[in-house]
Amino acid sequence: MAKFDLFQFVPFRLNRLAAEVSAALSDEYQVRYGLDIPEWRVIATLGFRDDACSAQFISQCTRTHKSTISRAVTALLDRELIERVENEDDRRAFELRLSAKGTALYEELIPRLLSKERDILSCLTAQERKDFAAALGKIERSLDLVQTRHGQKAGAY
Amino acid sequence: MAKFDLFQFVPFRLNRLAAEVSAALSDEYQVRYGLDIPEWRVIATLGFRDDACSAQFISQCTRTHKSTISRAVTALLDRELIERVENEDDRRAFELRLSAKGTALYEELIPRLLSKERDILSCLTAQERKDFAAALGKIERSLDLVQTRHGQKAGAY
DNA sequence: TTTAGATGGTTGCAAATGAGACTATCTTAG
DNA sequence: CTAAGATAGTCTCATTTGCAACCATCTAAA
Repeated sequence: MAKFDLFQFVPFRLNRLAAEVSAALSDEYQVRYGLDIPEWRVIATLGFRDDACSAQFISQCTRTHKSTISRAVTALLDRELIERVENEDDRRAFELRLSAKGTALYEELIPRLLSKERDILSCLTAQERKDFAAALGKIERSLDLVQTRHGQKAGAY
Repeated sequence: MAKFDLFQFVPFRLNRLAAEVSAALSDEYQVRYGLDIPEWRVIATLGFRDDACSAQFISQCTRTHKSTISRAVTALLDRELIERVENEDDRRAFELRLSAKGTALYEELIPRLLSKERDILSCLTAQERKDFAAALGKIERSLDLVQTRHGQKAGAY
């Protein structure tokens, strides 16, 4: 049998790397702002989008279970970092958006995270970073992971 | 503020991709062989190495908490997929190795996983795969994630 | 309309996991 | 030799998270 090398095995490496990178970032959003990962994902999605969106949307585009998002939304409402208004068109769903307080947090946090990301990727040249991002994109697309700006999976078109 | 795009943010993408790739592989080791992720990591590490090794070693090189490894080892001993013998030199530690049954499982499983990995990476050209692996390696090294064949962190030398 | 099925969101429960205490053993400094 | 600290592994506890049942609402079809 061909010799198997766990440390060359891409799925394993991705898992380990993702865990390590998350840990490196958590100082910023966890220690400094008391956000856990699902909460940060909600904030990031709402801050990224100009218009309000539903919990369902956040769940889909971050690939996080809807119950996890639901709990994060509850916690963020309690902390008044986000606001929730009824949706006229569909009374099952709610429109979520950042509050002023949430926006302030978002705008303080983002530069810190981008700086961490730069640190982590600073071991690559500009070209290597570009190629790496492109490769990630290809794999994401082949796994049907990509979302458009309007929240539909690309494959759904 | 510069517009932040969650879907361009590498830490987020790594997390999402790692989760998705793991899910794609879990059919093989979970559904087919009833192994969870920590158990698979123990099997993979023991199968990869020619000589026996300790739980501590597995914990370090897979970056998995020692209590998680301990539970996986107990489960695998119960299923007789691995064997544990006392270490003459250090009676706190045990030497772990695959049993015949474990080796058989390993040799059946590995080609399936490698095939899945090939599927996932088949969206990249050979050169892109090589560059992607190299970039992963660089990031791993810069995060001090790399282990040598003898289980010490490279940075420890 | 009425009804069946789909969908948004919440919640209870169970499984998984990390933190850290704990025991036993090893190592090193005095 | 002894004591202090480090280390291997196990165990208990608390947290996290996914699953799935559930409710309310929406949609579509008869």
